[in-house]
Amino acid sequence: MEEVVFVTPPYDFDRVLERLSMDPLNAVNREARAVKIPFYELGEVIEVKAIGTTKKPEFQITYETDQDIEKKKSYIYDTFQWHTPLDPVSQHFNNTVLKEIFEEHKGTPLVLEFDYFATLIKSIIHQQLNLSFAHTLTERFVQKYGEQKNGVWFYPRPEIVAEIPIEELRELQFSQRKGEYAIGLAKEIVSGELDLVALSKEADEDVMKRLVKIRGIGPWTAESFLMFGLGRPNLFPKADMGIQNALKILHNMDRKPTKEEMSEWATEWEPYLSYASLYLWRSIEKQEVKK
DNA sequence: GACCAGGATTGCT
DNA sequence: AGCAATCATGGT
Repeated sequence: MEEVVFVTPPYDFDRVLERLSMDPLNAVNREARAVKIPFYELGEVIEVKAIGTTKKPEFQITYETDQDIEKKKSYIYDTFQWHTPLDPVSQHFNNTVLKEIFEEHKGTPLVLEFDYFATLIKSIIHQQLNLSFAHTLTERFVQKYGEQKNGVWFYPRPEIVAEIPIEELRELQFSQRKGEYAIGLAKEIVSGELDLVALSKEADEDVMKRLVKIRGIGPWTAESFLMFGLGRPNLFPKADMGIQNALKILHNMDRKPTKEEMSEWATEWEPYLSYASLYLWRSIEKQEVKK
């Protein structure tokens, strides 16, 4: 079943696809301006295809079945943040030092990860690694323990990850600790000790407090979950290298900014700190190799 | 060969 | 409370 939806402009889907294509596990087709998305709840694949422009965003959604259409539609709206008009966000930064960056990346939305558990696993794997090796490691992990359906990779469920022998992860070149973190997290979910769906309804601070208790999850990973897992709009990962480097370059400094300086600048960016962070990351992303 | 990656934990002052 | 060592490997 198919349907067409209209979104408030600006919304630059080609940039979204460019970004998604950095992760080899995503099923992106930039020629066709389409991406296939896993819907974990039903184990179904949904295709989203741009048929409009940044100024007139229009999409065709194709579902595998016509079961639970409203639920699936709401998942897609959420994932691509189609209910969040970007102009008001951008205007909030009009009189700030971020104005040019928001101009440059006009229409860039916050796109969410596809599943709560997968988000945390992915973040743990990415901790302290360069993006290219992190992607390699994630790819090995998902291809060994996950499932591919209709051309789309699904991360393994906690029940699977909880039972992985640590030696197998070491063979994939996980560090001992990364392996322990991933398996430990899965076990907490399987035992019912950690309920991510319940947690997703709580306030930022409470989510932080709960997640940081888990071994292997520190402030960076918890904030990342809030932003890219839950789509919370007002997070500012001050400890993040990328953010620090972006601010260093933006302010033409010869050192990284201090936490105090960052807090000071951030006050006028509220309540859209997540967008400030997102656009700062984009501002230092390398020009991508031509396909 | 050093040093850093979109960090977190552990053990030591 | 705050610091340094540790972790695996790839990129620069």
